[in-house]
Amino acid sequence: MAIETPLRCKQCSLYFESDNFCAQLSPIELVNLNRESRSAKLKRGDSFSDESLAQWPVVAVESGVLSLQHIMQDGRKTIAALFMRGDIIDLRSISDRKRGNLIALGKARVCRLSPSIFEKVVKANPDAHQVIWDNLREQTFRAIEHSVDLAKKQALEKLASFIFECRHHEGANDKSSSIVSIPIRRLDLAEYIGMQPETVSRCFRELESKGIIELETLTTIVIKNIPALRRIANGDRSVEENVKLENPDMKIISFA
Amino acid sequence: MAIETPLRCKQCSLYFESDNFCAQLSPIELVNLNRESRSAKLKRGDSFSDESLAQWPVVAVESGVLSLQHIMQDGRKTIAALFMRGDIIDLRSISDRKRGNLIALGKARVCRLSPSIFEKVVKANPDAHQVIWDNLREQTFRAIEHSVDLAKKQALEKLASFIFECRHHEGANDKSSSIVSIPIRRLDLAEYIGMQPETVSRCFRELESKGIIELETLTTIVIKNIPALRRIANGDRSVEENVKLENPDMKIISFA
DNA sequence: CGGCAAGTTGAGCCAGGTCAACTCCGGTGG
DNA sequence: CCACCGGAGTTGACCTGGCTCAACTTGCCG
Repeated sequence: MAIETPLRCKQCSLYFESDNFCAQLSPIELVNLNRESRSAKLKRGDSFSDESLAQWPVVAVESGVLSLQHIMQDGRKTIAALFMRGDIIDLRSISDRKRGNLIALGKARVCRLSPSIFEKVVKANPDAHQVIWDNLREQTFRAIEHSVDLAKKQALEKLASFIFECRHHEGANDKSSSIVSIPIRRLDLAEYIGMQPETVSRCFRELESKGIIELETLTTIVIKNIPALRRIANGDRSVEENVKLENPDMKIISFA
Repeated sequence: MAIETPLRCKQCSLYFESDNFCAQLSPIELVNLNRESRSAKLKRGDSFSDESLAQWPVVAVESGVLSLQHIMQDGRKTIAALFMRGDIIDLRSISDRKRGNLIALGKARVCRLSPSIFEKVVKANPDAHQVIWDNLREQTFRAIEHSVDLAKKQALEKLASFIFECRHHEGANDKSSSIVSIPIRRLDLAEYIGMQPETVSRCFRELESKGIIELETLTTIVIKNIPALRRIANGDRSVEENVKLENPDMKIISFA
């Protein structure tokens, strides 16, 4: 009798989307990996205990958003990284101090993988190897890209950058879509891009008042002027001046 | 006749330090990898052309400091990441926009590896695989850690953090050493931690005036009070208040 | 030993943080 | 179904840390 793909995997989106890790695996590999793994449903605020991470330091994100949070002595909190569907979070041999806390920012589904079986599968299966290798490099450059945003950009630019980050994540397939959903709360967003929630709110308003975006709901925005938003995100300060120059048309007329 | 390790590799520190990639390889693997690779000496400001990176997207750092720089439309420059001895920079399949420019911050030696041979060796040699996997994860978490510094810390805290980052890099062996050398210019340091060079200078002075560090030369500092510096780096604001409380001793006596 | 880039110092200003008051929304129980 | 409640988000007023600009000093390299 042929070996059957485990039911749990058959229902998991990581198995269906061909560019994800589990989709590369054979039924026998899935059975082995599945036997030693634990999937879990998380709700907002759920975090992984140190013991859990010691035993299952490899976490595959099936849906939802996870975050890596650092808390400073005086209570300032930072969201250092976001993880979404398809990310494989490998926390092996990362010292506790550097690691931070892995916390769900909303309802999420994850699969905690046994490191030894995971390792075995990766070594044996070149396609799977390729996928997680690409994913890890993607995570690295996402973090580096994020550092760029944080280092020198100002508030409006950071927010614009973040909107594109969201857009890239969800609608990688539909490049022309101008509807973007923000998958996290304002509070978390602020902590991720290193600003105050008040400032985030003000910046959304400013983009809206300039006619560049429209706030459909708290979690859904429509980009009305993609190139302008792109220029802001890239730190082209002339955008803001252009708007200033375009608006006073009436005044110029009044001089005539 | 036994296969000889290539002379170039015999002279390379990556081959001698047992925790580095090349040290895991057999002579035959080294010969193969070496044949298709190009080593290079760099001086400050040297950068890799896009064509060079297309052909050799994998760069091993033998000595010196490389940086990944992003330049915004209006000229603001950010150093998004630093790479030092032992780092393997893998830029394969990273889009140009995200990648930034790879630029040396001082004299440096690198080895540009053929991606195909590199891939082959990695797949065949589990020890080598382990080393570069660990290195890539290390890079990821270094970038995440750096994001934490940039997001919410203030100037003094970022500088303190950076000093520990330097200390960690060089003297990983000697934990009690209080002498730290800063391997990059003030200007580059400022761009890395997202501040102005003027502010960097002022923060160095402030740490010095508090007796926490001493500036030996521009590139060498001595930490006089490691715990205090650590607390500042971790964002414990009570440190600064403590100093304020300790200093006015004389005033208290004058009240007696 | 001159020339230039890097680093430092000072003065003034502004983007964004802080604090407080308010509104909005989703969940809960009567 | 509605009243209530608490947390999230928003708005306004104020304030300050760090950016900016300019002048100066230092250190490096020919």
